[in-house]
Amino acid sequence: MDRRQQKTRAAIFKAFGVLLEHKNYNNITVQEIIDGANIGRSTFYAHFETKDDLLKELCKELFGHIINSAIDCTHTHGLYSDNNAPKSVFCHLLQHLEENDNNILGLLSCESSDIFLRYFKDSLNELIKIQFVNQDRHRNTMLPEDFLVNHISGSFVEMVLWWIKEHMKHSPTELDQYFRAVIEPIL
Amino acid sequence: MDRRQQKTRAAIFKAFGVLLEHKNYNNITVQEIIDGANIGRSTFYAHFETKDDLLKELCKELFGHIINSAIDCTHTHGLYSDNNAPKSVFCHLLQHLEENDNNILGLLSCESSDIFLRYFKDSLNELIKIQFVNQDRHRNTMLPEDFLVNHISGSFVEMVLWWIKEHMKHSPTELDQYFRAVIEPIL
DNA sequence: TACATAACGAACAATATGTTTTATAATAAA
DNA sequence: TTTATTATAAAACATATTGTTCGTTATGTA
Repeated sequence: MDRRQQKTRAAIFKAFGVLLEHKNYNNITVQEIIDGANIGRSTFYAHFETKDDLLKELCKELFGHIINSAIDCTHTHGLYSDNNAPKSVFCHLLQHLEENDNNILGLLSCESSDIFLRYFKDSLNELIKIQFVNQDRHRNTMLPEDFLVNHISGSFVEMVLWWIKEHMKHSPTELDQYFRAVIEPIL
Repeated sequence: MDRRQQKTRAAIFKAFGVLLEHKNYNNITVQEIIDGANIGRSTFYAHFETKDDLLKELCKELFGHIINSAIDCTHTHGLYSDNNAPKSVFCHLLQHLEENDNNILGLLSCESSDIFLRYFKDSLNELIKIQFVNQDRHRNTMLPEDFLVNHISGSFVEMVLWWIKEHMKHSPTELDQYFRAVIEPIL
């Protein structure tokens, strides 16, 4: 990829992120992004079709990165015992979040965080589904698998949302404990 | 309230709802709402400051109604035994949803459902918090109360989201069972 | 009936959108 | 280094949306 393209793309993402810290997504204009990134109007439209398109691409980059790292984590460490596998992935994710890779926390705590959280949940859903398939563990057979997968990813995302709302007073380890406490009894 | 105002307000809500069934919230223009409601431009702005304002008012009406009915439900039936109180409220809510009061399901299943679900969750959070306070039951003391409240309301909303995504194949009773299965073990 | 007020409709400035064109500058490949 | 390629800039453009204003008409209320 052309160095110029990389720079422009990065500048747009950066400006978009800065704007999101102070303004609602809906109220951010393409013009503001252009001004913030200090680029020409036509340049923006050479990169992204619309503001929604920009949002989608940003989500792809952000969560693609964090989810891939989670997948690698399970691969690198090989197979865990049935009881530990899913926990580790969540703790790993929480630590990643706390490190604030790519200012992901800024986006998850902005006024328009819903958009990002929803995307995050969809990514998580895939991850957990794979985990379930890979380890044909004995689990609660009262509940449909897709309900369970949805419940786990949903609960995780809602917990992150709560964590952020409470100004991240808790450590990843604490959160991991809480999460185990509400998920393990039902598996 | 003047009958004219009532009619106009209803026409705007109706038109807005119809538009939401086919278009994303972001891409709906005030002009379209005006045309759909068949009212004058200045009339719209006499009722709502912005499109966001309209959204907020719609949420207030919708969820105010359903949540109040849930609160009444707990009052009318008096106090339940410690074990049954929260369940009943959720089942009641699910039945209300299935009855599709005010086409609430249309809004919860539209492309912009996130907005409504988030508002729904906030309302639920209040409801559950009150439930917890009213019945100083013996509960899991390993978890902070606000974490637990958030987990319950979050899980419920995520379940509804899943239910809708799966085209509402399950009955309220089934959902209530699933929900009990994932919540009761942790209380 | 008479008063109050809601709705209408037209016009308005200001702003945002997405496209097009031409010129310039940076990059990659030879 | 030279050349061909390609990204960017800048300006102009038609179009659309927004939110406001104001005089008129219609409707509801007391």
